[in-house]
Parts: sequence; C-alpha cells; structure tokens
Amino acid sequence: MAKSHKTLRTPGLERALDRLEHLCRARGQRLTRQRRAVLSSLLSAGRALSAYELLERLRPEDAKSTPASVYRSLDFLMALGVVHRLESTRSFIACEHPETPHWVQFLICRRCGQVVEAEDERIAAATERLGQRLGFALDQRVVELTGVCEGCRGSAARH
Amino acid sequence: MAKSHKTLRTPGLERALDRLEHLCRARGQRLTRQRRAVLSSLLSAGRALSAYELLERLRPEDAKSTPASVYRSLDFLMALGVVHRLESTRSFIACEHPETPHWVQFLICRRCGQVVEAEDERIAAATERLGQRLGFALDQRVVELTGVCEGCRGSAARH
DNA sequence: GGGTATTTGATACAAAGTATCATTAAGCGG
DNA sequence: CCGCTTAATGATACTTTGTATCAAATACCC
Repeated sequence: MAKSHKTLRTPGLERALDRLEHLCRARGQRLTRQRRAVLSSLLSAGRALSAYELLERLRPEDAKSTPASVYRSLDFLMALGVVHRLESTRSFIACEHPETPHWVQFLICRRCGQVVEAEDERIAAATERLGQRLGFALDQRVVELTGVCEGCRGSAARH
Repeated sequence: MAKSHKTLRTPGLERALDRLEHLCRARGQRLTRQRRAVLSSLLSAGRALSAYELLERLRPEDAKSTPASVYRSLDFLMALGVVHRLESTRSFIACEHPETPHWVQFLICRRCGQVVEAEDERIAAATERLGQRLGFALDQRVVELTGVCEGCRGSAARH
C-alpha cells in the first residue's frame, strides 16, 4: 500500500503528526491509520467539526469508518491532549498548544465559527482557587466563551 | 380544575414560582402550567436532570408532555435565567441566584453528581478581560469545573 | 366571558453517542 | 521480514439528545 495518501505537505500538519507519534511511543500506545487520519482531518479543517462532519471527511479515504470508530479515535486523541471537545457546540478541534499540559479556554465566534484557544493564567488561577474554596479537587475545566469576534463585528452590520 | 396539584409547600419553591410569575409579567410573557411544572420539578429534584429524566418526572402529573414540549419550556426558562444548562453533562438545573444577572460558574462532583453554582468575581473579570484582549464581544460564558467534592473525597476510598 | 396571539400536542425525524463481539492489524521479539 | 499477541477496528444495532411541522388548545387582555 502506498505510504503517502494525499498528506498535503503542510509543515504544521507534519509536525503535529510527528508529535502524535512521539506521544504514542512514549506512552506505549498504538498509532493507527485512523487515529492519524482523524487528527489530520481536524487539523486541515482548521475549525471545529462535529463527529459526523469528521466522519464524512474520512469516508472518501476510508469507507469503513463508522461513528463508533470515529468516537474511539477522538477519545484516544483527547486523552493524549491533542484534541479537545467543545461542549457548547458538541464538536471537536485539534489542540493548538499540545506541548503545554495547561488548562485552556476557548473563545468561539457565533457568527463565523472561529475558535481561538487561549491559555490564560488569570483564569487558570481563579478557577483553581474557586475549586479550593469550595472543596473541589478539580480534574477538568470547561471554559468556553461565546461571542462575536472582531472581524465579524467590523465587517457585517448588526444583522 | 383543582388549583393546587401537589405543590409541596417548600418555601423556596414557592418563592421561586412567585419570582417566575413576576418575571413573566414584567416581560409580557405567558406563564403556563407546563413552565411552572418544569421549574418545580427541577427545583424539587435538587440536582441536575437530563431533559428526558425531567420528562419522566412530569409524566405522572401531565401525561401529555413530550420531549419537544419539555425542551420548549426549558428554553423559555433559560431565557429568563431561572434555569441553566450544564453543557458538559447535557443536563439542566434550576438557578440558585436568579436575582443577580451575573455570570455564574458550576462545580460538578463526578462522584455524587452534586452541582454547586458559584458567582466568582475573579473569574468573571478574568474571562471578560480575555475576551477584550482577543477582540471578542462575549455574550455567553460556560465555566464548568468538574472534580471530586469534599464529602466524596473524605468518605469513599480512592475507588 | 370572548378574542387572539402564543403555546402545546402529536407525530415524525435528525443528530449525537454507545454496546457488543467477531475480525484485523500495530508493534514487538526474533 | 515473519509470526505472535494484544489492542484496535468493523459491523450492527441501539440509546440518548434534540428539532420540525402544523393543527388544536389555552393564557391573558379587555
């Protein structure tokens, strides 16, 4: 079987896939074709995709993908920290800062769908503090801020 | 038709329903039997319920409830700010601070399901600031912190 | 109590996510 | 490169969550 499917030679994508390989190796986990494909798809989409949108994009290359298999790959990639789920839009996005294991926040434009991943120290500290104050040992923090991005506010009228 | 179904005379519940009535009146919106029932159910559950759990609790009293009607009531109550949706658990909970129109955060215990609603100034300020820094005019903020509450950490072993 | 706009009921459907178990393949050791 | 073993996938069916549509009912104003 040919080795390079149609891997658009985006350097960012290459780097991300290499990183994925190293992560898997380091943790003794298997890097399968589908896991690679899911991450690639999310990266080249350049936006958040629902699991079923993702499935559609995988189908042309891999006709045997199913919802279950896509969700399994997504779960795997989320456990590695290279993919995040956006709870408020029920969609998935490739992580932009996979090097740092910090907590992230998402800003979502309700007009254009753009998602910006942030890593704000102030928010991280404040949430940790709140958890402590209320006696919670936190292990997951969903911070998703929705609004209208600068571009969308400028260009279109109020609509 | 009898006026008092089985309204357990919890003072908190009474107050909440009165507040709902005032809110509706003030906004010229209709307060229907189902909307009252949905809020009552959520309040007396004392925890977050999925839309379908809620439906089951309504059915004995109101056999004609359907998913659509429950979601419609929930949407209405959320627009008034007296109910919130927990995105990370796909469930709904009655608001504890409906007087103040501030942004709230939720702490969710993954062991016992307890949900604490907080209103942390520090987090509110930090998220607003982040939005400004990145050029977003925010209109919705989902902050859901999941972990293990004090009680659950103390009582059960690590499990 | 009557009129009217809003809400609900009924039905059907779409979208999102999971369980199970037989089959396949990733990655190791030789 | 080859087989071995374990982990992952494929296939299928199903559960949960959420919506569209339109006729019938009802909350609220007068």
